[in-house]
Amino acid sequence: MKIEKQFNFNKFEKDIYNKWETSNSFKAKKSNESFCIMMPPPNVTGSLHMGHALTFTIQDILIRYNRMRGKEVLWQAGTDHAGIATQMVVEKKLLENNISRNDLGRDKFIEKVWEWKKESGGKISNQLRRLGSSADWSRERFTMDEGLSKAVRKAFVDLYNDGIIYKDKRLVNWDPKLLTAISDLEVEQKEIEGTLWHIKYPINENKFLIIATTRPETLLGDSAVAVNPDDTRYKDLIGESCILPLVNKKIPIIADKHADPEKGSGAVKITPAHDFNDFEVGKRNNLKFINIFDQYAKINHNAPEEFQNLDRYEARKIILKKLENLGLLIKEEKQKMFVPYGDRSGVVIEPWLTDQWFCNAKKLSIEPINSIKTGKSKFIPKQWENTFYNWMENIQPWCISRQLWWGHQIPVWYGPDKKIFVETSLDEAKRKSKIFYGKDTSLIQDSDVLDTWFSSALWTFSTLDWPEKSYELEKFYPGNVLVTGFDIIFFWVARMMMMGSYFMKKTPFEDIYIHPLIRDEKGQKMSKSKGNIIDPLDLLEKYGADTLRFTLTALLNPGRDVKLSESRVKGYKSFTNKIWNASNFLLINNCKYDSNLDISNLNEPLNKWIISKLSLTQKKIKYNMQKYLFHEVANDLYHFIWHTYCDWYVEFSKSIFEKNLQNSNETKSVAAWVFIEILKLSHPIMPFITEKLWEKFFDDDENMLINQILTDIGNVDKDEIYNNYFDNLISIISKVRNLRSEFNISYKELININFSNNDDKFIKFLKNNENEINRLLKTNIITYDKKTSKIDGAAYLLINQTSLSIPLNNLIDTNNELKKLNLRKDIELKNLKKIELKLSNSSFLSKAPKEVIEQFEKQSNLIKSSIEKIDQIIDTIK
RNA sequence: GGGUGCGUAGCUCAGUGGUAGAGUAUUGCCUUGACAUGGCAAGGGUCACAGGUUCAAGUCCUGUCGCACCCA
Repeated sequence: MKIEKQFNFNKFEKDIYNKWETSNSFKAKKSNESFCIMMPPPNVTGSLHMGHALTFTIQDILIRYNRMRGKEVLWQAGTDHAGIATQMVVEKKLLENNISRNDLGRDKFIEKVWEWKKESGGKISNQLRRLGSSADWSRERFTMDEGLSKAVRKAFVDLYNDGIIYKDKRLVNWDPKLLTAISDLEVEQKEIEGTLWHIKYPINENKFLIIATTRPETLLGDSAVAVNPDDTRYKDLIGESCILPLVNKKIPIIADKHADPEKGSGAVKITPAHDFNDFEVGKRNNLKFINIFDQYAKINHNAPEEFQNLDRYEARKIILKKLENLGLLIKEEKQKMFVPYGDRSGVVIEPWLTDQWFCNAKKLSIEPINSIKTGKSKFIPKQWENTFYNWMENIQPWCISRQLWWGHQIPVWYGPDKKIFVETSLDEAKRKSKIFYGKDTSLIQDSDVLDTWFSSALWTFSTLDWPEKSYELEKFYPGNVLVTGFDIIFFWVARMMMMGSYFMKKTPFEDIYIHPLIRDEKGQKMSKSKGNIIDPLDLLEKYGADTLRFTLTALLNPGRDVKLSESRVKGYKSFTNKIWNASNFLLINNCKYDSNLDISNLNEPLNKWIISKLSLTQKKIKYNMQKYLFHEVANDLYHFIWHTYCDWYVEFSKSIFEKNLQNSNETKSVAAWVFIEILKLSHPIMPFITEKLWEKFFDDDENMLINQILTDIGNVDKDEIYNNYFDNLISIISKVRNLRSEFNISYKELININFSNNDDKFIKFLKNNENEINRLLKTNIITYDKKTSKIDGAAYLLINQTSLSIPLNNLIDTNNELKKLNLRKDIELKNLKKIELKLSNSSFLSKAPKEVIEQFEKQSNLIKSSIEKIDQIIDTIK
């Protein structure tokens, strides 16, 4: 047999994945209990980044784990059409050939987008496959699919008929580059160093008001100046008017609580059509709404002619210059301020007055809030509930229309008289209009499309064929857990809960697991501009999917961001390699899986010991999986595989194999049996290597690891005493190794050991394990005594009531040994004193729980007997 | 300004009121028959600070300082 010293992941990953997929292993298999995760649909324009790698690793772990628990598992995959992003990508491509989307026209352009989607839209799905994602790709959905589009139209119509969706003229966040409205959430508030200009607004020839503004160009749209009603300085002026500079018209001085007497002069200009606060002031005071910008944020015909067609910043410059010339600009000061930027376009967002479609989010938020409050859905970690409440309880109307071409065109048709028909199809609208007008009438569809998040909000049921009542909808709604990052709670989680509660009358998932963000090793957000991006595709190439997945899992502490550096990934590659080589050991020693092995009826203590450690590990992993403590699961596996199975079990088993003892066969079976369990337990985190190694034990395509059921071996510690004995033996071996290292005794030099312990059974156990002791400690003669005996030039050790004398010719100074023993005694005495102090404290004895007191008493006895033993050794050797 | 989280070994972080832990880095030794991506061992702590509750506090409470993020 050819032994490969490394797991050559590049060679195997693809084949293994194909085997899984072509064997339909990702499809749900009928079972009473279902388990469903709705994959957060990545942008169809997207490419795998670290955040994806993390979130999909977690989901795949949960999916594979629950599949191996025998559940009917659906991981619903898909992508979203990403309105703005996709439109931008395709427009950019067209521009390379000097074609604009307007050259093509709407229908042709959309055709081009579909062409692009067909070519490049599957990229992210294939990258997810490389990561090992075991989603049911046969059910892959796209938010622009016909089925999902139908769901979108139905949802819109229902919500409209219920009065939740409505058309309104309001201020929206207008992106003057992309020429569309965007939602509050797509606006990023950035702190910049701005300027506050103080400007005189004349009242008459002698009097004036001073207002301060960061946006002087908007004064062209001012329709009032406001002062606080309680501000005594301006009491007399309320109801008067002042003259708006440059425009030279009278505007009223009004009283409104929005004016803050503490800020600036206390008087504030009101531009109701270009500021969210002023909009409210305008409504309260019946002011004029003067829109002075066109869609490109250039000054329009509502402003004096001299300013028309100027860009907003050009206009600012000119206006300031003119004010200065007029002596009206009296001061400018630097000031930190927040400015809204579009997160896609990067330009400053303009509050702009337009007709848009809105969704009454307030009304939809009631049920979701309720379902969190009553625990029908819960956030993990729990603290995110606060974030959720905070936003939901202050929710604003959701602007759902976008002035784009790519997306779900709003299912609203207008008659010639602007009569509105809201229907799920053109045919239906025509039918209704015929009834209304009494004849066929030409209708024009609303040209806007819906916010991409509107369709994403329906994802948990639209992908399950809603409004059809399919088997899947019945079985998999609501889903068990939603896995996502906190940055998406508002965008998506909250909105899915709104729509799920409204249409399905049930919250769409039980658990909402919020995972942390991935940062670089210094804790900084990864970003292109900082140049600190770690590309998961690079890591997959260099280290393989299993190592990347295990690294991410191991670093995944709840409530703390993941700081990733390549050196961590490198470190965990050793672990993958370790597993690979453990399998080599088994194959070399001809350890085969024996389905008839009865692990509850074993002879060899070593085998009983490893089974009991395995059982403990299984229990821990089960508990930690349920609690979403993935880093603990990784830690449990790492520790068991490396530091229990490889470091001790395999090492001990070598002496059994070497001697070819009678128990060799049992040990070979158990070694393989435990390793198979290791493969099963590790599979959800490291699917490729475990599947590959599984093949080495079971060469059977029908019987892949991915389809195995995890079993609990339950409690097997019938011989608990052996477990303590083995733990003791391990301590003894470690201490003697320590001694060797301390005195720099080469392993080529054999040592003699004399053990003494009152416990005959333990002595017998040591005798039975002489081979192991010899192999690991390189001994010559081993002797046993009831009591420590004096040996010239010996070192003395005490390990859990077993004392060891080890003669080390010429190396040991008896006085020095005595010194060390006394030092050890001092430490023990100190510990004893601490514990005795507790045990003599009457309030401790009366108030502490019985078990705790017993534990300390036991401790105290152990220390006492250790001290006795040390005294005994000291007496013997001095 | 409001909110949330975090301060534990050089670094990254676990820690469930009951003797302070892991990984990694560092240092020393080892080509040993699964693995040098390995093995064996060593050093390294004012649990941010100050109070309080408790028989007992890294852990619970209050405050202070520092850092990060979210919202306005």
